[in-house]
Amino acid sequence: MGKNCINQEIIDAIRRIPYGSVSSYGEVAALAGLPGRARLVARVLSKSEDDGLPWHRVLRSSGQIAFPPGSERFLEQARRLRSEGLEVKQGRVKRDKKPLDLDALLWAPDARNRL
DNA sequence: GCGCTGACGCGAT
DNA sequence: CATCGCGCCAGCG
Repeated sequence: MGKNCINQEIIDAIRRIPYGSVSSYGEVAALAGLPGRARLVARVLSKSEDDGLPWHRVLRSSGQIAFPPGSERFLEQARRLRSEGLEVKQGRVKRDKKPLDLDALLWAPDARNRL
């Protein structure tokens, strides 16, 4: 039973990543109460079905997409990220440089903290 | 049980 | 920036 609980915690953490923002495997693990277990997050993600799960918002701590460049999944992830207004260059998500506007305030990951 | 394999991460070199 | 080593860990021969 415990295993499924943990998987659910991870899935929930991923669901909480706001539209237009990204997180990392390690960060998701920490948010799920599993510090140091980024690999587990990767595992869980690889098996989960994508029924509305924003899996594309999870990147490596470097900001790189974790799939082999050019692969089918890599392209799909880049496509989804861009559809959320993020800039993806060389397989890496660049931080949004847009000046603060209502949109940013409403959707930015750390809007509260940046004010 | 043992070694290998990942959608990983981080500090050191 | 590129590599290495080590930590982490659930499967699958």
